[in-house]
Order: sequence, then C-alpha cells, then structure tokens
Amino acid sequence: MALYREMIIKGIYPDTYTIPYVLKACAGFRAVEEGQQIHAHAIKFGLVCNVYVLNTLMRMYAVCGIIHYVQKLFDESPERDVVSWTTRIQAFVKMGFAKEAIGAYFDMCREKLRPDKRTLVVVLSACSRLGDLSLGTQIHENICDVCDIYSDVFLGNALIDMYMKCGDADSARQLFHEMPVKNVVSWNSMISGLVQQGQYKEALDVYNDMQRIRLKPDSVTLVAVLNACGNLGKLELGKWVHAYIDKNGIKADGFIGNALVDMYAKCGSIEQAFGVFQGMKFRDVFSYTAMIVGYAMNGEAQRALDIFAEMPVVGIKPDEVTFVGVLSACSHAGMVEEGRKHFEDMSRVYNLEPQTEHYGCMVDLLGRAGLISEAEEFIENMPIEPDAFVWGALLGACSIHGKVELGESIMKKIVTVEPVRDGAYILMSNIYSSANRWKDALKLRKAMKERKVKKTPGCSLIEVNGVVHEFRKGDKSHPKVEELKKLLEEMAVHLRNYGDCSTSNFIS
DNA sequence: ATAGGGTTAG
Repeated sequence: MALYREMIIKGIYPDTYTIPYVLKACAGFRAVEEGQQIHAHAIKFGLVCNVYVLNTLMRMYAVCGIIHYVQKLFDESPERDVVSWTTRIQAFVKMGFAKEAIGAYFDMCREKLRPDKRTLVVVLSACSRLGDLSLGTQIHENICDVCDIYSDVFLGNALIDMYMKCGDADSARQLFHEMPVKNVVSWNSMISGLVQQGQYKEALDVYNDMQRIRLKPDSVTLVAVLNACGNLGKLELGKWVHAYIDKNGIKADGFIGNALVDMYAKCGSIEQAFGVFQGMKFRDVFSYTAMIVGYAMNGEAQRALDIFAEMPVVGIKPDEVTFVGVLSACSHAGMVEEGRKHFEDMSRVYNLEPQTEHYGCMVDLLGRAGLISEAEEFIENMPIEPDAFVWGALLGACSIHGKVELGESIMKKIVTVEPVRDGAYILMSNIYSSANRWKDALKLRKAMKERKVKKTPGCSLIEVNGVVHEFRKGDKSHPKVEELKKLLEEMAVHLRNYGDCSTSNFIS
C-alpha cells in the first residue's frame, strides 16, 4: 500500500496489473476507504473495463460487506466471466441471501456459462444455509457432470457440509470415507456437523479417529468438541481440551473462549465458566449470553441479571438468545415484575421481536407464580401463533397449582399442534394423579400407547473421575443403584428437616 | 514477464 502511494505521488500510473494487487491487500485488511480510493483511481485511469480489475473490485466490496456495490459493478461491467459470477454468488452467501445466490447460479447456467469447481463450492455453501437437501443433491449431480468429486478436497468438504446441514448424516459419512484425500477441514465438517445434529457421542468418536491418525485439531475442531462435552456432561474431556489450548498456545479468541464458558456452565462448573469469562480479552454477545444462560441454568438468577446489567455498560447489545436466559432466570427465581420489565424492554429498548420461546418463558413465569388467568390472557394477546412450548408452560403451571379442568382444555390444544411428544401427556397424567383421578390418568396412558407417542426418558448425566454416569428415570442398571437410593433417601430426610417439601418424589 | 473467485465454528 505504501509503495503504491509512493508510485502515485511520483506520478507513475497504475495499470491493470497493479490495481488487483493493491485491492487484494485492501480486501485482506477490510480497508473499505482505501479500496474506494483505488476504485476512484481505476476510474480515473480508465481501467474499469478490464475483467481482472472489475472482479477484484467486486471481491473487495464483497468481503467488506457492501453488496450494493458488488451488484452495481456486476450490472455495469461490459464483460462477465465465471469469476465475476462466482464472486457475486459468494457475496450473496456471505450476506445471508442464500436464495439470491442460488438464483444467480441458475441465471449463470442460463447464460451458457459453465460453473467450475470453485463456483460449485460456493453454491453448495448456499444449499447448506438453506438446508435444502433436494437442491443440494441436484448440485451434487451437476458436479458429477463437470468433474470428479474426489479430485478436489474443497469440493468434498463442501459436499460433506451440505449433507450434514441438510440433515443427511449418512451421505456425509459415506462421502467422508470415500474421499481419498482429507484435510483438517474435512474432519471439522464431520465433527461439527454431527454436533449440530445432536449426535454428540458420534462426534467424539470421529474426533478420536482423528487423534488416532495424529492429525492436529485446530480451533474449529476444539470448539465443536467443547460443544459436545457440554451437552454430554464430559467435564474431564472438556478440561483436557482447555489444558490443550493453553499448552499449544492456541489463541483463546472469541470462539474458543465462548465455547469454554459454555462447556463449563453446561457441566455445572459455573465458577470455572466465570473464570474463563473474566480472563477473556474481548467479550461479545455470545460470551455474555453463555454466562447468563449458564447462571440461569445453575439456579443463580441474581448473578445472571447482574451480568446482563453489565452489557449496556460495555456497549454490547443483547440478542434473542440472551433474553431467553434473562427470562428463564426470572422465571426460576419467581421474579415476576423484573421478568415483565425485561420482556417489555426486548421490543421497546432493543428492537427485538419476542419469539415463542420468550412467550413460553413469560407464561412459565406467570404460571409458576400462580397468576394463571393472567398467563392465559397473555397467550390470548400473543401476536404469533402459540406453539407446544407455550401451551406446555401453561400446562406446567396447571400441574403445580392443581388446575384439572384448565389442564384438560390445554391438553386438547397441545395434541393438535404436537401429538407425538410425551411431555404434555406426562404432565397431564400427573395432574390427574394429584387430583386422585386415577381412571383419567390411566385413560391418558392408554391414549399415549394408541397414538404411539415417543417417550424421551428423563435422564441426567454426571461425571465422576472421568466416567460419565447416565441416570434415566426408572433405570436401575447402575451398578451402585441401591447405595445411591439410600443416600438420596437420607438427603431427602435432611432436606425435609430444613423445610423443603419438594423432594418427596425425586427418587425414581 | 507480472492479475481475479473456494470449504469448517460460538
């Protein structure tokens, strides 16, 4: 850049070779203003009719996120080649306009331009974002016409990612095994893909295979592994990853730091989570959200709200997920007024539209506090259609406060929205049982069987000395189940002595 | 002689 300036000052004109060089540097540093200056030079010296110059200009605006200019340059350019199209498609994908990207791809085909490997990689990433499997499969077939899929790691990786994001883990796995050359991105696509599908154990299996061939994980790998650890309660492995990060001088940047906070919080080590959070140089919405949700999950509502109150001070705007944490913290602590205030602030102060999760949290908040008719009213005034999550929250309130008739009418609504999940049936049958209406409870259990309702076993994970113990409701397979039961009974007796009545049936 | 576009994460 300095050399280029010197050149201009000395009165030497740039040519069609100079401009792409300097523009590449601008794109690398996201220096829009300098890029615009170069753009002005290119116009001044009459170089904008060259495809190379045009394409690098488009690319510079694309990485700086100014899609408007990309489109303008594309429209005005006298000559467009595969690179121009690819750059425009990529710009759409980057800005989250996946549909437009696909549209541009088909326009390109209509203009009788043949896409190459790099175009197809970008188009596949658009399919991933859309989660459109049939479109992705169609592109896969297009690729087979153009070239050999196995001839390019990038293409293979993009295909794995596409199948994973479209929910077809089997095809992704098959492709992965057939690829003759793999790199760390191929492994990462598999591992994070499985994590996104909730197949945490499978993700860790793939990670073990990766270690077996002694391929070094990078920060993308570790973020996915930490995510799996958090969801499986694998604190020991999570700690090991933390040590690995420190030892290998991997930058504890945003992604890694946030993943560590999330992992520790989900594993119940909330103090460790806070330690990592405090040690981070740069914190963003995700760091704060992980901490708030973590505190809420671990029953520390006040600390969740304290962290939330810090956000405007440091100038970080909360997002929808942050508010799920805030509202659930209020709900579990019975802070009705506080919760109401935050719910109102969501749209009024932060311009965020409440989603069904937020309405569900509010119904839960009101319902738990016994304000059932207000909770009902709240649902009636919802601008969006209430889903099973919202009705479920109200049903939960009926279960706590023994409202049988209301429960029955809610049950009817839930069955129409979501007939195959077990949660509501269990709640309702508990309501009947508490009201001594055993016949109705039995009838409901029968209906569950008839409708083939899927049962998700109540389950908790805990790790002791590196071994994960999984407890399912009614499961007696743990080797020390009798000892555990005895201990729990003793604990319940102690707790009741301190005036806690909620422990009577937690031993099951 | 010298130039441009690609995949993975919270």
